[in-house]
Amino acid sequence: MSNFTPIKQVKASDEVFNQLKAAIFDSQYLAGDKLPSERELIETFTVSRTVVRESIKALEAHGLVEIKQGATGGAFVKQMTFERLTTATKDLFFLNQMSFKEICEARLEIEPMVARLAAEKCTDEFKDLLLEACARENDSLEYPETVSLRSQVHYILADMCGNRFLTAIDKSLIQLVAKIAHRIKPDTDEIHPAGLHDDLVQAVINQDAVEAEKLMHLHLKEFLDILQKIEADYREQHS
Amino acid sequence: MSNFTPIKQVKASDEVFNQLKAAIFDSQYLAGDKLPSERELIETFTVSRTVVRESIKALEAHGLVEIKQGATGGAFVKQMTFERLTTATKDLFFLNQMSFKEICEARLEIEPMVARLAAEKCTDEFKDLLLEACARENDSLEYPETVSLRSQVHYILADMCGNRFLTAIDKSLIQLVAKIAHRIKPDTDEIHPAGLHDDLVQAVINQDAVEAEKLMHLHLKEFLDILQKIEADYREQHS
DNA sequence: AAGTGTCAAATGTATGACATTTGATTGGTG
DNA sequence: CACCAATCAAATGTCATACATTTGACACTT
Repeated sequence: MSNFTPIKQVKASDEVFNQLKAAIFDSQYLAGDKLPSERELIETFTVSRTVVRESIKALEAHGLVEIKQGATGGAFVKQMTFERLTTATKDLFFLNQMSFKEICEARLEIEPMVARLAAEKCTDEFKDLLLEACARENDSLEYPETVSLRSQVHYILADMCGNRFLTAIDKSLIQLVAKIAHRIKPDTDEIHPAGLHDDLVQAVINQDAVEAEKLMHLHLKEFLDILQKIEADYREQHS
Repeated sequence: MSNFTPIKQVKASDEVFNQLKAAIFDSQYLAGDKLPSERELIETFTVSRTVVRESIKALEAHGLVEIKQGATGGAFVKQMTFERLTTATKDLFFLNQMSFKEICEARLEIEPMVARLAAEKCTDEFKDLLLEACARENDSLEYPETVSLRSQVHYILADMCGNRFLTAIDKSLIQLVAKIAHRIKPDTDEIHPAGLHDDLVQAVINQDAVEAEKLMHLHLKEFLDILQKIEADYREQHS
């Protein structure tokens, strides 16, 4: 019985990509640092420029670096954000791997939970932010602004929950719902008039976690049900 | 007041990437389909091969296509999976944008919720799967297999919850915790002996959603608390 | 029927040239 | 001295060509 193992012919560009990624993960390059220029990498890895460029391009696609042109340009390590979770979620939806119903259901589960956590961790600064956001829900009556104003409270609560993973997926869901709604362009005042968050925010400020969770669930159930009906009608008309 | 708008000098490779991506999103190419060969794309877009290759490479990095070499090779549209959510989560952790504590907290919130949903939607086939997984938790006593066996129930419940988004993020968290634990190589039987899921599974099978949620929370709290202590010790020793 | 060799189509890599972008330097001008 | 413009240089972006490698398909042999 021989101990031969299959030969895996790794592509040079993958190898370079992996080594650079490992270096970044290993903190040899921190956020903001510049990777060596293409010229230098060619010499370091003794590969062609084609390979180096493809590797760096892959790093960029993975959101690990940002490429800037010009004399002081190069590949700069990005502060890793939660953006990738959001884009991945969006892609899944637009490739029909996830239904609008599922997104709404998920949000209906996640966001009340987030509201509860937010209530538990409510600080004075956040109280001010929430009240201000509530007060401003009617600051504009023009279309895209209304949506932004009426969703502020949701984003603030997401930030308040104290867990960056939950913050990220919550924001992803909020943003995706908004994006889908945007295609339909419903009357914002009809489906989501101002003032809808007042009691919810009050509960959070009172640090009444149970009540906050309950009110968020109620609010979302109503809002998402309406939106889902509108979306279903819209799809029917456009098929 | 002129209506001039800023010129955005888009890179050719980005433009090609966007057009191809749009075509995939638009279902002009379905999963399994082959994109045109590099040669053809060069003619279609009238750009150099460099540009075409970088674009396709970017599509690959985004998980949208898979590139195969050889005579029948090319860029094949991938069945979009939830893998990207998982890798994004992993990257966030390994780039220190998310602590182990946060991952555990998130899991402690998400998974009981998933267990509740699973209980509500429990079908006969899933009952069999769960019971079988429970029965097999002691099938092996060798290290990597024990972990796999003891986590089966969690994966099955994730699949049962009926919401692909929740399934995906739950599995991501389970997998990440496993991966982190793997670095420490704790004694599986000590931190997670067999049979720990028996009453939880029973609750799910009885479709007792409230009980399932409660038991999952209890189970995870205990398990993750221990693991976090071990992990903290491990980090202290290795710093 | 099974294995072997050859071919062709596709991607992978190397190289060299030129284009473009963009901050930094320089130098002139008020 | 301050400011503006021209120039420069370093880096990425693109093009073109040649060759290497991979891999399934096909024909050919045994």
